[in-house]
Amino acid sequence: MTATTIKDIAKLARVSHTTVSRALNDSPLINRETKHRIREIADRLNYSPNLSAKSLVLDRSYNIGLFFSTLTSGTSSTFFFETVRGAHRAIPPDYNLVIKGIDDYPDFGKITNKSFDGIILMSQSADDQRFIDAVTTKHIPLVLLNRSVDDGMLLNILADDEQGAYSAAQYLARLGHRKIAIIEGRPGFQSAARRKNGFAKAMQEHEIPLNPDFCVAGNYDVQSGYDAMRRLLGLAERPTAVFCSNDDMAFGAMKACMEAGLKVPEHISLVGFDDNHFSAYLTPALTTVRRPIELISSEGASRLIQAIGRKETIAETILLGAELVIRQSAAAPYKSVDIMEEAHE
Amino acid sequence: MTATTIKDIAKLARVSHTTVSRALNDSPLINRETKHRIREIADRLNYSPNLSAKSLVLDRSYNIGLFFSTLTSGTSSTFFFETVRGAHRAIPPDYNLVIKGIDDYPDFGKITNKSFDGIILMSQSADDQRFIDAVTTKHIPLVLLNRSVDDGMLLNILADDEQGAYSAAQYLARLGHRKIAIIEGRPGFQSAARRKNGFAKAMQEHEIPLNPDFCVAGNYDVQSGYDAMRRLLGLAERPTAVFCSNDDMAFGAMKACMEAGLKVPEHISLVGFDDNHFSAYLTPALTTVRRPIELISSEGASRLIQAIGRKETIAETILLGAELVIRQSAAAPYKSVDIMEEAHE
DNA sequence: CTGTTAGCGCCTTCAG
DNA sequence: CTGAAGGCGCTAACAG
Repeated sequence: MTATTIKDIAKLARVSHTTVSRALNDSPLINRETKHRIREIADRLNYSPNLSAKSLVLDRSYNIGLFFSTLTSGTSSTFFFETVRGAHRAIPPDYNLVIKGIDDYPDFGKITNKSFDGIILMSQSADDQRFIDAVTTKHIPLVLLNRSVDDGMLLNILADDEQGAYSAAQYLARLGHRKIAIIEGRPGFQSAARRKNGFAKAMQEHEIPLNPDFCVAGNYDVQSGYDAMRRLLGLAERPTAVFCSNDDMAFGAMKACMEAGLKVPEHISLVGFDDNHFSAYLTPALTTVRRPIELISSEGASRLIQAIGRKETIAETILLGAELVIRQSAAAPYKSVDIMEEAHE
Repeated sequence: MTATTIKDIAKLARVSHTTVSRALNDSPLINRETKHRIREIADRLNYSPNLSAKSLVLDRSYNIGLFFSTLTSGTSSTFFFETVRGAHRAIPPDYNLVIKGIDDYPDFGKITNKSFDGIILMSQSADDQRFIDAVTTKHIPLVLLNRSVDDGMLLNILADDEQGAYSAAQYLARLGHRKIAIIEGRPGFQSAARRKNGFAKAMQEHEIPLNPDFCVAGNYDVQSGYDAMRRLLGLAERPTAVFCSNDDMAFGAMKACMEAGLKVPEHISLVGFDDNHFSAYLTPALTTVRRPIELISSEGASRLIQAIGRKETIAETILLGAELVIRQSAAAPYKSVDIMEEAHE
């Protein structure tokens, strides 16, 4: 009933347990035949090494931690799924992909280089800094996804949010819109700031002043997009186009438009950010910016694995392109008289 | 630079490492004062136990495996997210929640009671049976989510798919529909079969014959819902209502309706299954069946933890209710003449 | 090529 | 209440 160990195999093979260990680890020191014989016995006994013992002596846990700022809120399901899948794909099967929220820990004492061989942090905001510090001072290999931090010697991988938002806003401007609003991302999230920057930059280049009424708060979830759009629609002078800082909020925004009897894109243009699984299936299909989340995650994971193997730290910031995907939710503006007329019946 | 161990603490406290071990584990054998003194030293040194060593001697890995049939396809993001979040919530922070796909493993030799203290299986189809057998023969505590298997002594937790689908179909029938179609779930998935059963039962009770043309294949993803609906719309005699076996497919189906110029629910009624995050934000808001995925998962996880603690197996099947959520995508049917007229211009 | 010995960090008898 | 000794399963010198 107790699991078979190398000693059991050693007895049957009439060799020492050391020889068994070496044979099973394919050491060149061992005779081909003995090796073969030992392996057959091991197979027959369904031997599988005790990872805890191995970990103890090799000083590796085989755990890769995938940390989110929190798992309880503020993470959208598509984002989460793609992140996990990307990491999972890049990690060798003998590693454990361990999902954690930073807020699981009252303090970071339990996070040691014994408990994680490496850590992937899908970081949202600067609040994660304490965690990053704890991890780096313990010399645990770390990659930072989705956010860049310049001060340190870290590997950062993220989408070019600013460029992506810039393209989206520029697209709206080129379509002829002048009254362009933005529904912003979650306050404090670096991605939110970067997207707003890109948006502002495009406005500036097209000499469109940034109307404070047209910059409304959101927090990346569907409901917040809905609420924000209602605020926008309540304005005396409505925008003719809205850049939503992510697709979830664009969904909510579209809902609000529909409820108000506005047609998208005839009465109002909408663009999103992320290009999640559902965007193409909305009616109208959502024009948005594709963010390669799964790629960011898998790239980060494989670099981490490399870094662990080579025992060296890499400090670099990798910006992955975010491209505009043109679909049906944005078009040239109606004249505003038309809008007011129809919308107010 | 090497981590502090109980021996380091022992030296400073001028006691044996045994005493330190006991003190840190709050053994009643140790004097209050010594205990206190030792703990302070431990704190000061930022001591954190080496889990591998602990695992080795205690014969526990502190790993809880959360297995999906596969991570590469066939799992929707909302489903995945809610599952992980439910399990995460129920698992004590000193455990590792390890995400795995069954198809990560060529064989199950590496899955031992040393590598996982317990396993949660989010099971889709009967193909998982080999995995289940492997796990149970190794006496690793297991809970099976989302699917029931009767032969064994297992803990099964799942939504009442049949009842849920029944309510949805009954609702459509009571609305006055007679031409009701079903877009089926992924072939081979138990949930798909159960939902179809519930649907069929409702049809039978309302004396509506099951038209084979009205039973179209799907595989739970958005695109398959779209494709299926297009097939339905190509029929000489179109259905007036469609039960989609999950929300993702309902999204796709709605898209196909819109493209065909049909209004939902005026021309055609749609209901889904799952009640995912976006359903309420569709236009029209999706009438669907709420499936408590996160609850299933957290319930499973906490039962597993209990079972591990008590070292006993619990065999039980728990069916969690799935309730109809009435929103706007289903209504009483038009007369078919109207539909033909408008749809064909 | 193989065996002996030692030790990873921790917990658990068994003595005192 | 505390300490000494032993061992969990495995790998790594060091000898032969």
